[in-house]
Formats: sequence, C-alpha cells, structure tokens
Amino acid sequence: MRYFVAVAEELHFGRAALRLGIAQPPLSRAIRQLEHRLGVTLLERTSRAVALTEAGAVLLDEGRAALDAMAAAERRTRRASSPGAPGLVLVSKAGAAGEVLAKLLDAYAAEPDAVPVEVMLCGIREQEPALRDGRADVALLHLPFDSVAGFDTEEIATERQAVILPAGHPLSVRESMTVAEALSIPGLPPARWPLGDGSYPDGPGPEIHDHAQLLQLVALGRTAVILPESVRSLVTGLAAVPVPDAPRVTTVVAWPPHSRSRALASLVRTATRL
Amino acid sequence: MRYFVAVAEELHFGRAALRLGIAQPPLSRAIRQLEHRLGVTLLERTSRAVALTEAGAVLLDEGRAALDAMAAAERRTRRASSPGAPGLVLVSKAGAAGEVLAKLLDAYAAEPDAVPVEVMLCGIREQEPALRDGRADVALLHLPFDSVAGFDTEEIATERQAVILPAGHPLSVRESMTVAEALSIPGLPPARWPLGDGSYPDGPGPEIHDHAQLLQLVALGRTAVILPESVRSLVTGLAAVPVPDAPRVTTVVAWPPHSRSRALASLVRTATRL
DNA sequence: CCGCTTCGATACCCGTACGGTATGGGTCCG
DNA sequence: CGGACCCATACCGTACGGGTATCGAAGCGG
Repeated sequence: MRYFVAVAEELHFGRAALRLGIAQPPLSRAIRQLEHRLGVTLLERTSRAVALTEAGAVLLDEGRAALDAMAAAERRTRRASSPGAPGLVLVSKAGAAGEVLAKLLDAYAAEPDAVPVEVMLCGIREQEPALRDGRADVALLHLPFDSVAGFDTEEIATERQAVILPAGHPLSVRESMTVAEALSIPGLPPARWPLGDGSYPDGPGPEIHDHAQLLQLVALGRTAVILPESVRSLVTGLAAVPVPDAPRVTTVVAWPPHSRSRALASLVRTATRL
Repeated sequence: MRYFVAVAEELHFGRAALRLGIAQPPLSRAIRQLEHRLGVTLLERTSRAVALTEAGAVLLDEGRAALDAMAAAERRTRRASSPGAPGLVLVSKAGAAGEVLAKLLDAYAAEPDAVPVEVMLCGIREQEPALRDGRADVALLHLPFDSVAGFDTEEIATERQAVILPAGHPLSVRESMTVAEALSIPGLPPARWPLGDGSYPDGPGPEIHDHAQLLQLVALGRTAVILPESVRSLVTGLAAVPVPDAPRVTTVVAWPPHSRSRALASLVRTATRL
C-alpha cells in the first residue's frame, strides 16, 4: 500500500522508488502484484507517462486513510507505554486560540486525573493530518475555517471577527467595517490562505502558512486580514476593527471518534465546562 | 496487525493461530517481533493466561480501525472497477426508514448522473462496521439511536415516535401515551436492544437483532416498543399510539468523511432536497 | 530520419523472513 | 506427583522481496 501511494502521488516509478528507498524494478513488480491480487488495473502506463485509473484514484484516497490509521496505531501505542511520554498531545494552530488554549490547559491541569499534555503548534492545514495519523490526540479547530470531517467535536467558544490592521493605519479609527470593505483596503491586499489541496488561489496578497507569519506581515503593512477578535491580545502594534457581518468563529475541540482514552475524555469534559 | 488483533481478541495464542490458519509458534514469534519493533509490551503472558497491557488495549482499538480502513480500501477499489458491480452500496436497518428510503432511491434514480444503487439491509449495530470497512458507501442512520461518530452526515427527515402494540390491544384506543406508560404495559415487557459492545441489558423483554424480528414479536403479543411513527406503514396488524414525550427521531444519511465519489455526493445532494 | 534519452518491464540471482514441525518448560489440577 | 495445558524456543525449508543487468517502446533533437 505504501508503494502504491508513492507511485500514485509521483506518477513516476523511478521517483517513487527513490522516495521509498528501493530500486525501480521491485516496485514495478509490487504494483503489478497488487493489481493482480485486487483483479483491478490501477495505473495506465505508457512508456512515457503513468496515469491513475478510476479505481486507482479510489485506492489512493482510501489507501492514504488506511496508512494514516496504521501510523496512528503505531504512534499511539508507543506513547501509551513509555511513561516519559506525554499522556496527551494537543495540536493547535500557531498563534491562534491563545486565550482559550491557556484557559483549557489551566482548567485541565487542575483536574484530579490530569495527565501531562504536550502542546504541538503547527501551521494551517496541518492539524487534521496530525490528528489522523496519531501525532496528536486532540485538536483545537476553528469553524468555519477548518473541516471537522471524521472527528468528534465539542464547541468551547465562539467569538466575532475583526480586521487586523497595522497600528496607526488610517482605517484603524473606524468603529466597524464590512467584509467587503476589509477585503479591498487600498495598499493592503488580503492574504491568500491555502486551499484544501495545499495550493493557493491567485491574487496580489501574500501566501500564508501560519498565524505568526501572518501577523508579522500585517505589522509590516503588507496585508490586512479578518481574524477572530482574540488574536488582538497576542500581539501589540496591531489595530483591530470589528467586522460585524463576518461569520462568527467557533472554537471546537476535536478528537478521533474511536478514541477511548480516559485522559482524553477528561480533557474534553473540562473543555465543555469552560 | 491482523495477528495481534486476533490474539488480543482471543487472549489465547492457540485459538488465535487456529483462527488465522497458521501454527501457534510463528504467531508467538510474530507478536514478539511486533512488540520488539514498537519497543512496547503488548501482552502480559503467564503460562496459563494472556492479558492485554494498557498499550495493548490501545493497539487493539487503533489496529481494528486501521484494519477496517485497509479492508475498506480493498473493497472500494474492487468495486470502483468491474462495471458489473453497483456504483453505490447503501446500508439501512432492515425494516426501518422504509418510506424515506424509497423516496430517496426514487429521487436519486431520477437524477441525470445516477449510478446503480445496491441496498443492503442489516441488523441493528451492523451499519457502522459496514460503512467503516467498505462493505457499504453510505448509510441511513437514526438519531439518537445510532452513533454517527466519525462520519459526515446530513439530516433528511425527522418524525415523532409511537408505541407499537398488537392490534386490538386494550391500550390501542388511547390517543397518546407517555414513555413511562409505554415501558410498563402489563404483559408487554419492553424489548432489549443491544448495547455498544453487542451485549444485552438484563430484563424480562426479548433480545432484539433487527426490526423485522421485533415487529413480529409485537404482532405475537410478546412485547411493545417505541419506534418512529413511519414503521406503522410497513406492517399491518399492529396498532400505534403516539408518545409525545419520546425524543423525535432524525433520519440522517451518513458516509465516510474522506470519500470523494461523485456518485455519493450526488446521492447526498438528492437526500438533502427531500 | 536516426540515434539518444527516458522510463517501465523483464530476467535472473540472492538473502531473509515467514511458516511448519518438534520440543522444552512453567503452571494448575486431579 | 503425573498429566494436561499453553506459550516459548530450536531448527528447517521455501517463497517472496529486493538488487543488478538489460530490454523495448516512445518521444525528441540534431
């Protein structure tokens, strides 16, 4: 399965073999054997190019999920033993959910059955994979930006959004703005967020990988951005103008649905009481 | 992984080996190698008994999920090719959701991009595993009875519940009943539904596996049961008395979250328009 | 138009790792 | 104390995965 996913992603046996650390002929053979075992043609090969068939595309999707599940099994099992390891790994976007995160960690630490929690801060669009492949046990996600597909969730906070501007910007004296106004501030093109597949839409604004980078770009006067109001408390030197017509942002705690960890259940219970 | 799950479920190397179709010594060795590779003790063995460690319990959970994902990948890939196979497999509880199901199938069949749909009817608590391991692509579930953990869902219908009685039962002339009344009808002990782990609670009523069996038991005057009103249309010879204080039942369509099938998306879109 | 390059498939060889049988050793029971 | 039970160890054979060398088809440039 690892072999097939590599080939399907590279669409090139040579590069896939390199990535897998094996030679190309065994890889070709392995894929042929897989096709034979399934009774299905997964790849259309010409001597110049490789293309996925319909069935191949299905197996790429499903196979990725299965490999993630396997990796998750291995990681979580390793962590379940070894007392040095943290009891729970919580993943959050760097620079987001600061207040809520601190409150949650404090409240949980005060619980009688609390275990050590490791906080893992990562970029945008990195939380879901981490949760799926077992690097993390629980995440703080933000609706409607993040997708919660396939996870159990509990809402823990909701807040309005504001447009974040460089301090002293002429518009920072405004009482409120509309989304349309915030997206068309002269000289401050809106930042571009990654799409579902990791690519970026076209446009004049900078490409964003995480919140720290984003807020620095705002401070430098290169962009403006609509974000939950609470980020204001994270950085000085930025102005925030409420945007009433932007959707409210809901912070949710999310975890893999089959999890039966008592520590996780306790953390979630704490979160719902915030 | 298959080997470990077998041993963890049987808690007996000999039986597990039998189930796996291999001899016992290679199985012992395989488990030891797994433990060594993970650097974790998974099983506490004495010469008389085998017990799971904490880490072993984690691996049993996660490993089951991973094996399901692998099986799903294999099944869905096989079905994605082979034009004889149905394009979608929809699983529903036998005897439930009759009207909604028929309406959904009709509406979907009228869509321009409809593919053949195979309907798989199964017992209670069988839908979730079927969806997870790829035997089915989409399910009709009923809240709050079924758990939708780990699936994407869309609501398609909601209805009141009624207590289903043998025709001619003295109470069948009532305009309505309370839950408390319905659960304590003399001579008609409430049926016992399976719990999450497949076992049954104690009590006088019969153990239920599917709705067909249940309705037959009602017709025979052996039990009474609170069910969504629509089941009344399925069977003649039964009476239904509304139970206003029972929770309303919501029928949802559920599917694995990572699915990207166009046919499934179309079916879901049809369902939401019902 | 012909070589050269590119890329997947084939042929062949080798080592390892998996599966099988036989047996050992600890524990509980009669 | 012997026997039954059950997991571990020892040993052996084979089959499968991986490596190298090479082929054959398809673009592409001179």
